[in-house]
Amino acid sequence: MELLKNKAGKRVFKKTDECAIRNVVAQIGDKWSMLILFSLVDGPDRFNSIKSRIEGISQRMLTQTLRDLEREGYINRTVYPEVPVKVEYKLTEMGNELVKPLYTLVLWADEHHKAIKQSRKAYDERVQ
Amino acid sequence: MELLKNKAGKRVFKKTDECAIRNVVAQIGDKWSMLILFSLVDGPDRFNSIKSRIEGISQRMLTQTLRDLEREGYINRTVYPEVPVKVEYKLTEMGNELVKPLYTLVLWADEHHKAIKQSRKAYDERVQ
DNA sequence: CTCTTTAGTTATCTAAGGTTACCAAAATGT
DNA sequence: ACATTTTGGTAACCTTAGATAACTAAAGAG
Repeated sequence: MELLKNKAGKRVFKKTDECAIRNVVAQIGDKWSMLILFSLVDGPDRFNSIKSRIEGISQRMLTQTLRDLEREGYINRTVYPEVPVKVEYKLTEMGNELVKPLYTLVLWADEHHKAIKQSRKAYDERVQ
Repeated sequence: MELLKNKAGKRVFKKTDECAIRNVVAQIGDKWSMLILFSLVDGPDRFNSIKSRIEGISQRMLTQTLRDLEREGYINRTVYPEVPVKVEYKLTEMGNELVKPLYTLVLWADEHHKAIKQSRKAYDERVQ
């Protein structure tokens, strides 16, 4: 993985879909994917319930991102033919696995949040 | 962290900048940030060298993303007044720390790459 | 006196991301 | 009878992130 190197022995990152980093970014680097995944860690949930729990998400983006996550294999979609219809989304086995490394990342971000804010402030003052 | 819950006891994700997940995505969810960070893990490097190692990145996006990463505090920028001028970028202490959880994520993505591809194929056949 | 290399900036264009408004179907309220 | 609510969407539009390409400066090489 990522072992391609140039003459100087430095890593090279090709466009190919074999580049794991580009895959990660393409799959969960968008604005909503991670939020939706984390909204399902405590159990399955319905469309409108997810929507109400993720502040600022539009119906369109929720639909679209749920489709994408389903396509990748991170969530399952089940329709219950009640009235009104009920659609339940839940993490797959793989989705549950994915959330683990994501969670360590989120914890890291939370711990370093203050330091990052300070860095931004210092940069803005330095650069004016 | 992320402990806000609604009446049903489910997590709620507010727009506020205190939401760690939104911060992670905003900081490194763009197309180039992770690639640049990983291009510096084996040591500092210069602008054009980084550019040549990250296939497809334009000068504009490299400049812009390097500035952003510097502002967040993940990399340092050093100008050597040689001729022609040499500009070196290196990970900060915090940048090095950030790469660790990112790396476990990238490893995960690499391991599950085949399963994801299969899931996509199955989805596309199912939905046509 | 043009060419190269360095590390950018500026201007413009387009594709992806996102907002707003609208849809159907059936129960419930008045 | 008729509007309202709740469900999970879709269609048309707009906005911004990212791509493309041309331009800059500064000094040495030919």
